[in-house]
Amino acid sequence: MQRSATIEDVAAAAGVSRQTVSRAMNAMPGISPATKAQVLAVARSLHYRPSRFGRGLAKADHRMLGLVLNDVTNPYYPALASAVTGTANRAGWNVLLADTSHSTDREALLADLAGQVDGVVGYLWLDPETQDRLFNGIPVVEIDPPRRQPLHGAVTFNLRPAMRDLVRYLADLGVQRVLMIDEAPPDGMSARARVFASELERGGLIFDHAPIETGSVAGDLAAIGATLDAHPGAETVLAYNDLSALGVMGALRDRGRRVPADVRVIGIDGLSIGELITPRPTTLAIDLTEVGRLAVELVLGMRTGEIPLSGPDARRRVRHRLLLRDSA
Amino acid sequence: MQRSATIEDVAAAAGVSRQTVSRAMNAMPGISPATKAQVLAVARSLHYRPSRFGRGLAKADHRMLGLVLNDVTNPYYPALASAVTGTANRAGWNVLLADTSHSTDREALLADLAGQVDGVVGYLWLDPETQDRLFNGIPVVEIDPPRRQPLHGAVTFNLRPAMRDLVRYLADLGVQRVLMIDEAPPDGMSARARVFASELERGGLIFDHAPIETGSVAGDLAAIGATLDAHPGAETVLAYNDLSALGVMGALRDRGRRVPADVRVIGIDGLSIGELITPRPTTLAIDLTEVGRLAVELVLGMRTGEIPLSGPDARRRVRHRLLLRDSA
DNA sequence: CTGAAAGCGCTTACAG
DNA sequence: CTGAAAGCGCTTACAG
Repeated sequence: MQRSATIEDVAAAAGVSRQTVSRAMNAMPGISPATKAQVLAVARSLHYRPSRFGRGLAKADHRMLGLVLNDVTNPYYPALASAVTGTANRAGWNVLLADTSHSTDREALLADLAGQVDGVVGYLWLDPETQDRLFNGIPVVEIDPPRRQPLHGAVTFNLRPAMRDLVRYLADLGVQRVLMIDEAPPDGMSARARVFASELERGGLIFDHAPIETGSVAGDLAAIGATLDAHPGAETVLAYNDLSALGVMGALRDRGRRVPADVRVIGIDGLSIGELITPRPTTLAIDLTEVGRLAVELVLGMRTGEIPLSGPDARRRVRHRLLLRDSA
Repeated sequence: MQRSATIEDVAAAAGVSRQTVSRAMNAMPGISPATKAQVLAVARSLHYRPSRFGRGLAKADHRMLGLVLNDVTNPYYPALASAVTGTANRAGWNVLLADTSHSTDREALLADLAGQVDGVVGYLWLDPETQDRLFNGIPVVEIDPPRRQPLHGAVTFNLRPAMRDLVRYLADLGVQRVLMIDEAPPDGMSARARVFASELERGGLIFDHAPIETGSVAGDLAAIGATLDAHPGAETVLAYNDLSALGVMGALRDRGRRVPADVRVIGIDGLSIGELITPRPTTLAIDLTEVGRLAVELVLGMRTGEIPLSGPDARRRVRHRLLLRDSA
């Protein structure tokens, strides 16, 4: 790994000063076309690439955004990543990606990330002390944070209105009870399930709750199948996300039951891949393009000082909405 | 945007030298526990975060990998991204993500990326002059490069053996002709289609080719539907990737045709989301975990000098394989 | 255990 | 149009 050329090397080889090399490399005014051409030729021949560290030290504004996701192979996250990178790039920011799903030491990965970036967006899922220690002083925007009072900035989700619309829609169809296949968090019921339960009750419907351990796709499928077998009478199923809704639809078909004729299935997320699937899953959709844009804009505003690093002004709220397609 | 604390500020506030601050921050030996604790407390209270530029300039090895993808909302890319970030993180590298699909100025985005990284992996799709100019001197590994002789390193795909297996499988089923719904590249037929055509011919089957303009999902769906209507007799369809295979399956169902009973459908890629879909698409699968791992390992080897920056030793080859599921 | 000095590779005023 | 000087914020030997 040979030492690479520096501005000094180029200056010496071209017989000019460092400053002139800098002018040529950065397309600055005040340099004759001839000198510029010669310097650029020399730079090229030496494989000269300006050091980002030298540059970063000498210049003021830095624009590296850390994006923390949990498992990019779940299409939910790429949809978000696409919005975040798009908005960030348009604002001149680079995006450093951390997928924490494969990491044996999540905290070490995030600590490393923290040292490389000027702002963070995504799913941190850290206890407050750790989060404060790692991201002490830089803009942080959590997405759908688990806490009611997020430590830093946040884009929070409002699932309730869509849940209410769903309950009304189902009630109009004559549905009397709904089985929710839920991921099993440590405390037994997800926040989504809690909202759904309260909205079902409000509408006078019965809530059946089936928490399953989630992990591998194969494991999820097995658990979903077992759950359906344990609830043979279920005619309406809400899955905890679109991916699990696909699993539910597949398991139902394996059991000879038609969707939506025999069983209605509803997902959560609103992934665009749903448009390609038959039947297209009805779902509670969140606009991830909007979510990503808002999150990045919060970071940018925090960076300039227009937006505080925490508190109510550092939050934005996005609603899910009921997206009726074919599966319910 | 207030100026943030530097090592000098911490040293002054703690009444020690910069060197001592450095020792405390980096958990180095040769510092008394008391001093260390005090320095860390001061650092914390000042929201001190060591500058990555200062650090980078003073230290030798840098580990930032650029990952260039075309559209992360196509699940193919996240599967690759997951493997790349996993392998890179394990080796102590950070990953800078560039999704070029939303970019109005792809070259500018890549030029910016080039200035931030110590190696590049992904889909560059640049003409040789531009590629050489942007990535002059750093390790570059293209994935499935369009050129026979890639300019830098590469992980190339070998689709032929799987195509041959597919043709044999279809021939055994009594299939006599296959319609390929192909993306339409500038020159009219994709590399995949060419391989397929030659293998079909070799097996004595007839090749029907239907290039479609690809772009938005909705646009693809419309084009796929129109193509199927134009080929009402098609009983076996190869789609140019798994996503388009889903589109084909949906369009067939809309037309009252069953898969695979009436029409067999085959995709390319082997996306794991296929496991969740009914019928599960038969496909020519590439192991993207392997691809990502090989690509990163090439960059690491190039970095240390064990692997040349270009030429045959800078290439790895990965085979697709026929993955029989339910749709054919 | 602690500190003074040198150096990493750039850019930004400032002179000429 | 060109260059000499200062400074950005760290770490790495080297003294003490």
